[in-house]
Amino acid sequence: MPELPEVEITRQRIAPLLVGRRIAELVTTEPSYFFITPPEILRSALRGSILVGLERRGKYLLGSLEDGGQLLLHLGMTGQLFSSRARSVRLLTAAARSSLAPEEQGDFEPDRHTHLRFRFEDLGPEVYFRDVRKFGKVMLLAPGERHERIDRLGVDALEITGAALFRATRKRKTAIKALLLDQSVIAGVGNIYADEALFYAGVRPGRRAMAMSRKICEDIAREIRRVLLRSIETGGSSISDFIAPDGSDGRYQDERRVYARTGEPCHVCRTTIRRKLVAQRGTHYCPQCQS
DNA sequence: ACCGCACCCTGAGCGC
DNA sequence: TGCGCTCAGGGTGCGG
Repeated sequence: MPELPEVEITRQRIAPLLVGRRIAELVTTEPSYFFITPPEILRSALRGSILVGLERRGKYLLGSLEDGGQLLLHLGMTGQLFSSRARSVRLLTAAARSSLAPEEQGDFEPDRHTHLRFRFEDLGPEVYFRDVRKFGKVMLLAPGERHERIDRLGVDALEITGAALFRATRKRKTAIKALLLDQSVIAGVGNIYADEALFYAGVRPGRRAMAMSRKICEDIAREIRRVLLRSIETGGSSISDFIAPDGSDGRYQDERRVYARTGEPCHVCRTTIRRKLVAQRGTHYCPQCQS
């Protein structure tokens, strides 16, 4: 689900509910692939503590604790971090959706996919982390403890420059799209925004990275920054599961040029948008506009 | 060092 | 209704 814009929207809008409120209790599901730190450790460590800040690194969220420790969250493919006051059809299975009209929904009730439930001493709105596929992650870092994956992240995608991208593409035989998805090169780009940025830059996703000229790298870097900023402006992409923490949808999906538009006409030239596999990911492009 | 691939998990949507 | 298949915005670890 979430790439840089969705993670950033989540950070901005969940921070007021998560930061500065003393945690009374953390309710969790059973140990699973989702928990890097075992749930019982999380529960005892977070009871009575306060998050004093929440920042984003690529697609990771990092909460700071009073003692200098950090709470690391990753939304994976289907992670949702939201208020207990949120209501959205995206929080329901298809079966539940059909039996319940949106106007009939009450506030969200935690289900078996709700792996974290923050309850606060002020008894105000709770914060939930729900993740159907469990590709998301939660981990507690002790004060001073490093996390290898975070340390290895490349430049944040909002700050990628043509020069940096050009350097990264040298001697890389892999597809340019695969390079854009490599978080150790650029942190935050995922499948949607890689396809969208390459469309605007006029570059076929399967072309080899090392074949990109300096000028093309400038174009790609500029389009990555522009597309991500525009998506943040519009609240992110709600294509399948993403909702903002208040339950509202983003609107960037309405501005998509290629992603998941297979068989539809290109908005620029009317040529049919094609789909193929690049780097084992569904990849969408206009055969006329991109070369 | 780099590359492609299998795998982690659950659900939706399709054709039959 | 159900079965079997493909697909899904994430990342990791392995062998070649």
